Amino acid sequence: MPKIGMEPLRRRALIDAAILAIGERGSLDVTMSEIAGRAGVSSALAHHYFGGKEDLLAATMRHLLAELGRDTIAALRQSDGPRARVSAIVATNFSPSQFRTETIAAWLAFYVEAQRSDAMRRLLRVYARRLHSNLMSALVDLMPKAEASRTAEGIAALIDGLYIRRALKDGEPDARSAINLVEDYLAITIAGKDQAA
Amino acid sequence: MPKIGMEPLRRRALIDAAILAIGERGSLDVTMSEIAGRAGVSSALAHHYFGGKEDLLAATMRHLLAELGRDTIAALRQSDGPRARVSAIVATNFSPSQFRTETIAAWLAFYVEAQRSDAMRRLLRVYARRLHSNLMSALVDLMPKAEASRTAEGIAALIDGLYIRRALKDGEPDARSAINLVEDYLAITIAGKDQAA
Amino acid sequence: MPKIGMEPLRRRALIDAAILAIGERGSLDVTMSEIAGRAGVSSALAHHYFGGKEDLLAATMRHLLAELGRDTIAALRQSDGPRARVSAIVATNFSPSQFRTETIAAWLAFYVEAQRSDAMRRLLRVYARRLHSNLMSALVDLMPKAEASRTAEGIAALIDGLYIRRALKDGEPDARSAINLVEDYLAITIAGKDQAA
Amino acid sequence: MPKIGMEPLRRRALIDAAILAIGERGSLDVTMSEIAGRAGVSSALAHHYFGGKEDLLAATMRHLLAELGRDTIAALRQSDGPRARVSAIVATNFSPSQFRTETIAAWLAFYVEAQRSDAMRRLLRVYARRLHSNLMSALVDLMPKAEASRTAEGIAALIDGLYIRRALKDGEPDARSAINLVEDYLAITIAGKDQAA
DNA sequence: AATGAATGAGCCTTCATTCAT
DNA sequence: AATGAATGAAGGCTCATTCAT
Repeated sequence: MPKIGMEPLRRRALIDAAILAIGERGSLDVTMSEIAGRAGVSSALAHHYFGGKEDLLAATMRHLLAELGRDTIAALRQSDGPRARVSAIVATNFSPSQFRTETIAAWLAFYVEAQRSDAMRRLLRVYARRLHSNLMSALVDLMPKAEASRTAEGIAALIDGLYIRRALKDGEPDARSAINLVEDYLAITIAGKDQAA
Repeated sequence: MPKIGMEPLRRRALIDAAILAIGERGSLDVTMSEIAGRAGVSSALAHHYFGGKEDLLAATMRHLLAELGRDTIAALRQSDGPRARVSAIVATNFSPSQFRTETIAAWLAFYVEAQRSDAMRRLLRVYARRLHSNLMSALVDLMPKAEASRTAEGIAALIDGLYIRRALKDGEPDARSAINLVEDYLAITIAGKDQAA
Repeated sequence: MPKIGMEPLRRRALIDAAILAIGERGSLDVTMSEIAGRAGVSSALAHHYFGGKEDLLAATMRHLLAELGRDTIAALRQSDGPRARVSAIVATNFSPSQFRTETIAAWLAFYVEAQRSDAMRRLLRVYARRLHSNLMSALVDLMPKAEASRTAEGIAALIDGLYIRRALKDGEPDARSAINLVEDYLAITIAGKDQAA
Repeated sequence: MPKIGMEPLRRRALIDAAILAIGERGSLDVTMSEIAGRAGVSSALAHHYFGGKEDLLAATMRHLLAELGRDTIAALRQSDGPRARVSAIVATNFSPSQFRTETIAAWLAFYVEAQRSDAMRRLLRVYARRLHSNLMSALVDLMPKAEASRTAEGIAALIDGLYIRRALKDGEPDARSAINLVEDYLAITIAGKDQAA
């Protein structure tokens, strides 16, 4: 019996395998064969579905981005008020499904790859812009636009910085303290404004 | 032409070439031949002096670390008072000799490599610890120790975050606004403490 | 052309090519490319099927050993009585399929390699033990056990000695006189015992 | 002060180092640098004195041959009668200065090399001829010439065979039992002739 | 839909050898 | 007499990619 509709399953399996492989190796320097092997298929099939390594990696990055996007939207939906929405965004970035050893490793690997590959850079810029605009849409209700923009920039830098610094550490990622750090930053920023006023 | 005492010159030239190559490619995925070529020697000589690619890269990372260390020490010497010393540390990390496109790219590439290589991880941890202790030695004069530690953590995360985010951007790095962001964080943190007091 | 089930064919072709190449060069110092080329495939394929040079060489040695083993068993089957069986063993070692220029050269090359490689040494020891036990099982019917053991040792040394000395000569190997030498040794040994009795 | 007359010292040191290195590695596959290093000089000097690797190896082989030759002559001088002279020749080949792990290994390595290099083959043939003629000059007094020739051939094969088989074994070489084996061969050969007569 | 077969290109590494001093 | 400096050439190995089935 001819297997029909395997394509989406295979694509997904390959992407998952790629994330896992990249996460474990901590680098994009994984072979197509290894990824395919983990997905239980031949490397030829990976080429068949994605065209090439570059494309598979791009699809993987897109997948990671999409997941973060979905998580963020879901979190925002359950949040009331600008302050809560900022917290939701932050929390999402450090949620158990994002702030995991492999995901962090993969994320960083893609960041570095972005320095080489235009396609990757474009993808990561989408993420950066989205994060910024999400933060802004909440922060503008809490402070003047110019301040909001700089605060958004600071939060984004903190998030990325906490991710990258995580790479030096052993053991499980500590989302709690990471979130606290960002929340503190946010709190004193808002407090500082109030005080000035 | 002198035919003796070439070793230090060659080592230096090769390390410089490595930084350049890594910086341009934005990844450690550069060939020994390319590095050697840039240094004006054969790849065999690079192996002769460093033993292998791994070792050359480690030496390169060490060089970067040492440079940053020297710059930091120099900056600290010219600074009076704890507040100024924190600023000096921050400024050094974004000084023209550090916050350059290639250096940033190399730095990130090494960070990612640290996820794989124990040797690299060890080196970067040295840097992280040094930064932390430098910051602490100044911050403890400005706030309680616990606060100081968290602030140091925040500053470090901001620095690394600004570095990594820089990788997504085109054009020349904007040290000014990066420094401002960190200084602001510092200012409101200190202000917050004062206000609470 | 069949595109499946190539593996055994290729393995065999590569092993044959290895024997030929080693035999001609008279040393294991042959390149994977040369072996692969003789087998009509790329060196990458040789690596694909064998993993590496070391493994290909080990497989080749194993092949040589297995062939000799098969020949010996076949010869023993057609032999009646202990005396005839010893002769069969000796004859097999100098049979046209074994005592050929390339095979001799390969054999010696492996012997030398055994001084370095544990894997090779283990393989050659298997051969040595097998030869000894084959000889013993016949010789014990012709003389006391202690004598038999020393005679087996002598025959084995003669065989190997005739092989190695063959390497110094030009022209075709002369199996006839080699066999005669060993047979003579055997004859006078047995005669000596009889006489003593 | 200009060092004068260093040449013979250096040559000797290099040859000794070569024997040692080859013996340990069990193969001619040693680098010029290693040999030179063991001799306490630069590899450039080794080239200066010998011209190239090939030449150094040939000189080393020649040295081994010369040593064996001297030992044999000395042993023959102290021997009375044809029977004793044969024994002296055999004993020399298994004397402590010849039948040592490294020397055996080197010897075999050269044998294999002889399959490739004409120069080596020529050298080893000299040794073979000399051994044969030494044996003959004694054996002709013990048996008819034709018998003597075959016996010499047998002894030579046994010696080489015992050397090569030694390569498979661990621990110290057992000269005693090797000599016994050859002496036995000789004894029964002579006895056989007498008996037939 | 899927894969075994196969390869070209490229990289790291080693090493004998040369040369200027 | 002796060496540090330097390289060309070559080999083992890996891997993305293609193709016929």
